Amino acid sequence: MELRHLRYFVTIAEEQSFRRAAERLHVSQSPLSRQMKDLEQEMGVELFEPDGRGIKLTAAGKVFAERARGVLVSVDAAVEEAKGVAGGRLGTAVIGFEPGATFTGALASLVAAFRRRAPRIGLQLLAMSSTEQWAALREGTIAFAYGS
Amino acid sequence: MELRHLRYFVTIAEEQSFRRAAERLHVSQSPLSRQMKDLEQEMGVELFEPDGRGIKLTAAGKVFAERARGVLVSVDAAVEEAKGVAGGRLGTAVIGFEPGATFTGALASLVAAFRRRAPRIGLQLLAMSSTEQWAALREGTIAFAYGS
DNA sequence: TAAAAATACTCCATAGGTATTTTAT
DNA sequence: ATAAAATACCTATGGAGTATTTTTA
Repeated sequence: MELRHLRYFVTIAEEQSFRRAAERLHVSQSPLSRQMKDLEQEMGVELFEPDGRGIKLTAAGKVFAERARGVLVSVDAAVEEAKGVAGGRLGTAVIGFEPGATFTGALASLVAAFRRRAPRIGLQLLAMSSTEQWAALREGTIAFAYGS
Repeated sequence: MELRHLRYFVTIAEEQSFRRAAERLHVSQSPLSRQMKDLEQEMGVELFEPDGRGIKLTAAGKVFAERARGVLVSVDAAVEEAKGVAGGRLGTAVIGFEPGATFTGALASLVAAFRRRAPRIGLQLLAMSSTEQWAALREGTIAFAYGS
């Protein structure tokens, strides 16, 4: 089973018609028949039944259509989320910081400002010495270092 | 994008290696490289980065792996649910019943017994006359009729 | 008879295989 | 020198198109 099967199936379910679905999908009607036959065979479930001169969904077809639509939405959401992380608009930034009263006070206001500017970026603070910070920066364990 | 891309990607993410994933998937390593390249290009997101003589996931790759695994689980669940409905182990049965004190009392205990025997089948009761029941049965609006 | 889906067939795009090259230890 | 992924090239499976046949109002 591939996403193509689900995309085709959802469109046919929405249109209640192979012919109209074929138009919307910019493919001819024949491959739709074939793919749906393959899908039904692989699932071992009848999704369509004849209705007049067209078709309609079986009970199983109806629930599968809902779930399939959900899957397609999840795929889109997954891609958007990955894009967000890649583009730095989403995710978590790990900051290594050197403990110390003066430093920590100033850091707190920096963190607050960052939260305002980038509310969708989580922040994680790790206490470490400035020498550890250099190593952590090199390894990629932390994205920012705050210290002397 | 097809489920194949997600299946391959999830396996590579789990194995942290194209070679080992290829073994598990019973395909050679070359198509995996190609498919992942295609996937990254289509998404416009780098999912892998070189790590020593192998590869590792980028931050975007990590979140996408989680989501992709979720998608694959959803697909399986959708199929199982459709099978359940098709096999009559899941779903909703609509019953047309003729109102009337004696009937309804006996119906209530039938419903209770059915609930015990088939707890995953929902029941919906529609009040209608016995003549309406015949029509509804023929149309498939109801699965059972209870009346005189 | 008309309108929709199923079927038969043909074609070609691309998934997958083999062999080789590149990269890093 | 070795181990892993990327690349080049080839093959063949199967997705999509056209034409035709069923099916049913």
